Amino acid sequence: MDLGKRLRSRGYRVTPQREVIYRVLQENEGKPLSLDDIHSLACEKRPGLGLTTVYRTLDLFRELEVALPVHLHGDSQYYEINEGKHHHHMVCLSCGDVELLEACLIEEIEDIVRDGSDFMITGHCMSLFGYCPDCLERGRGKGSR
Amino acid sequence: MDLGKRLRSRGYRVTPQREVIYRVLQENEGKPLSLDDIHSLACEKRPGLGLTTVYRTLDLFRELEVALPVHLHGDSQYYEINEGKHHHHMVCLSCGDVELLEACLIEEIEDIVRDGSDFMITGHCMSLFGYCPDCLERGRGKGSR
DNA sequence: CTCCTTATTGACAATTATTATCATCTATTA
DNA sequence: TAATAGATGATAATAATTGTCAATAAGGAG
Repeated sequence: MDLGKRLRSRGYRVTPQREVIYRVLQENEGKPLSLDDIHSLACEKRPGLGLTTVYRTLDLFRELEVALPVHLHGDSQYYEINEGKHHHHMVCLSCGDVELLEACLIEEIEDIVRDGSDFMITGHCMSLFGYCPDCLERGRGKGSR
Repeated sequence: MDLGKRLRSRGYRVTPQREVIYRVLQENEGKPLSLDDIHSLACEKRPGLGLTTVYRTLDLFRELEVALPVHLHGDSQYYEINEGKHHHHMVCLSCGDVELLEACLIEEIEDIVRDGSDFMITGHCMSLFGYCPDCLERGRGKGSR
């Protein structure tokens, strides 16, 4: 479903700012972006777009599940578009590079949860940390961090 | 291994502040604490302990892997002691309650990763989101957020 | 046990991140 | 096309985090 419908069906308006931010997320599928990343990229397409708007729009997108927050090591919040294949991330502790991992064992985990509690699972996130092939080759496998 | 050894073996000093913060983490095993939580609890045991010290100490504990950062929904950083059983978290989207989940399929996931890439996994984190039994009973299962 | 060296602390300032406010603008609907 | 209510951007206000530095105190030497 396209953005316009998703917005209007919940009573929100379609604005150029929202479309630009959406496009930025789309064009970077699989690459988690910080709020500043999103702001910079959006400003390239629409100079003057305010940082406040980026904050507000991502809150909205998160509510509409248009975007998903991504938790990487480090403090800042990253976002990714919620389209295409469900996936997780492998973060290199040395260079910070993020690789995608399409495998997901959530079904198995949900089975386990169901056996042990009455918690109802609706979503999840997982990140793997380690070292990417490049850094391993360059001997930056351990330590650094 | 106790805190003193872990600190001294890396050339760090054992201070009352660090011990207090460590004790706070220990006494709340399984309950992720924000930096403010830690600061408040530590101040009960040692009035005057500075917030700056809490920041610094948790950076240190993270480096020494005495504490682990926990990623929950929302922005702020949470920490937990790195002792006892490895586990994950189930976060209630309605009341914010956090339940522990001792099940972990990291071995299976590592197998999958090994087949598909040369990334070397050294750690991981996973959080499940949903609704706790209490909130489900009270009909706050869906929507709210 | 006491002294010395230097890591650590806490107060404070500086910076950065996030949120609130409000006048203006504009997407939507009639 | 006009009306209206949501959205934006500038700015201010607040909160979170980091840097600075003098004072303190941990750990080792004697």
